[in-house]
Amino acid sequence: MTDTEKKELADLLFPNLEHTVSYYEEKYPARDLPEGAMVTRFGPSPTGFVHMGSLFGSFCDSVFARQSKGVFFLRIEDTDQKRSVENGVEGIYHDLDAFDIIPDESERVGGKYGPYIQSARTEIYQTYVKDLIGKGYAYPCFMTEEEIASIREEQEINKTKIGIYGMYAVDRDLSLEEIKARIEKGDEYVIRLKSPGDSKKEIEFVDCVKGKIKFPENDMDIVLLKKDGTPTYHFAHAIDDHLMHTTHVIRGDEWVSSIPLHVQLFEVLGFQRPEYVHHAAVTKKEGDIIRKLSKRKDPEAKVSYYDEVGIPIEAVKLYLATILNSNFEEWYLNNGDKTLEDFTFTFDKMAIGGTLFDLDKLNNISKTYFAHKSGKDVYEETLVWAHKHDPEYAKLLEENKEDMISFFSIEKDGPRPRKDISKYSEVKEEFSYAIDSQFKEEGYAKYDGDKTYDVDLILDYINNHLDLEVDNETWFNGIKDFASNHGYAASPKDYKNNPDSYKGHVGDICEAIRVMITGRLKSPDLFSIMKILGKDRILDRIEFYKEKKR
RNA sequence: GGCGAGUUGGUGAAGCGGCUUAACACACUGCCCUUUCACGGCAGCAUUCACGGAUUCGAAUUCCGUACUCGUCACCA
Repeated sequence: MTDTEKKELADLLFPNLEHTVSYYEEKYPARDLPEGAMVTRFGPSPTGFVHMGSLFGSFCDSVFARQSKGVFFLRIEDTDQKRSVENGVEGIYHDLDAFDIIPDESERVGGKYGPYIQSARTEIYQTYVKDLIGKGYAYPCFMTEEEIASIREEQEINKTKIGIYGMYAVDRDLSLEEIKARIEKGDEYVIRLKSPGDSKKEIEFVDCVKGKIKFPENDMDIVLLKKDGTPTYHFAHAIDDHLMHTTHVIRGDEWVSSIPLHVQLFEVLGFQRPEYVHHAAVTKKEGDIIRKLSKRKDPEAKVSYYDEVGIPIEAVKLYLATILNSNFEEWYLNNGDKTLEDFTFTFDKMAIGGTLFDLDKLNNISKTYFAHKSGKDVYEETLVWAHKHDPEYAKLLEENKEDMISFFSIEKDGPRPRKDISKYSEVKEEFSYAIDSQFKEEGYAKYDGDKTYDVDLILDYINNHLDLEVDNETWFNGIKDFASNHGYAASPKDYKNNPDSYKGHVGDICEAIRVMITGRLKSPDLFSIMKILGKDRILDRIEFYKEKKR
């Protein structure tokens, strides 16, 4: 085909395009950003809710853009109608909001490089395809699905590479007359790339995390525009990321095999190629099998899971940060006063292989998160969570606000705060002794020992010896005195050395009190609990114990 | 099957030719501290880096081969 024929073909196929390539090039000029600023994007298709894997991706996007003073934008990739799900776009915004991963530009907040939804960019794609046809880099292909399937079969039998390329790309050199005739006949067609590649040649490519990779050149005539005129992912990627001036394409490593294609696309289109950052998939071990986290099988793959079970978003982000950069965890441990925002993430500390999703570790991170929160913060955050997931408990929390804050504050001061809960949902059970009604209702169900305690002795102590106004040390000395006056050793060591000369030791007395007023063998600092409860409620609970255990 | 990547303990991993008889963290176990629990401290948990060969005075680290795992090969992204 001559150059004029190519032009004629282009006009024939796309007669009604309003603009030309240069119009768009001018409309979307280079971004005015400081040196080194990264422009990243998250490009989900609206298939429903965000998957942990994509959340991880968008987290990377936002982190790298933010720390380089660049731009992070959201582009909805909805070129495939079949994949779209009702409210899918809403779901994406919702989950991103929940994690406080907020794009600088999107269909919702706007931006100069929109539209940020691919279904609204059809004209743009077609304009560029038309240009490509005019230059002889693309052509209409009339092959039917059946024809393609039979080629595939043949290729499988011959054990040759599968796809439309070389001799299999039968429509690649159709004459203008033939094309015209088939269009007149009403034959449907797609637009394919006329690949200039040679699979015997090698290209070398440098990925930001995987490093150097060698590939054969692409020689596949992949489709650019589908029968319905919408672009394939590959083509849309090239056009959009060029026009939106993405500097770093951060995506899952299931895309690395498309690199030769993408490199070629940028070349053919005359675009400057962005950097690629292919991150490993978030995986899960099931028995001996390691697989990608699955939305269907794994509850933790759904972003909404964390809200449901009550793991704080911040904790999840901290966990994402630890899998994003292998050196983050140690840094964070050694810089207790710093936040995630203070850390500088790098590509070379990203995992190359898959990252196993470790719920144990997440739990631990979450525990530490709670430990560092003040009692007041724990109260407020738990209340918010309870309002949503356990309204009855929310009511209890509100009715007992002052007490609850005090209980949540026990052993929270000092450099090594108490660690006990990892989820909002655990608070109710963990602090069941804090609320009178809950305590009564529970009875002594949480007590798993079989001892009976000397109620009169404890009553004597509470009534005649307990002073709630002193500090912890004074109190403890007091209870030690009480112990030795009643035949108990003042310290467990004394008891251990001479078990026969004592009835027991202070610990036993503390244990008795603990069981009577909290209903369990394990609790935070006893004296702090007694102080919050006050003498009347302590006596009340001992009476309750008496009744229950009689 | 072609192409590409990966393979270090129960788990996540550090490691980039000698400082590694393999960091750190999670989990687990034991001890210590201690009124219980938690916290914290100490110790244990890979004599060895999938396997085989090569290069080197020296390899978890470089090269080659084998095995296994994963990804991809759509008018899906």
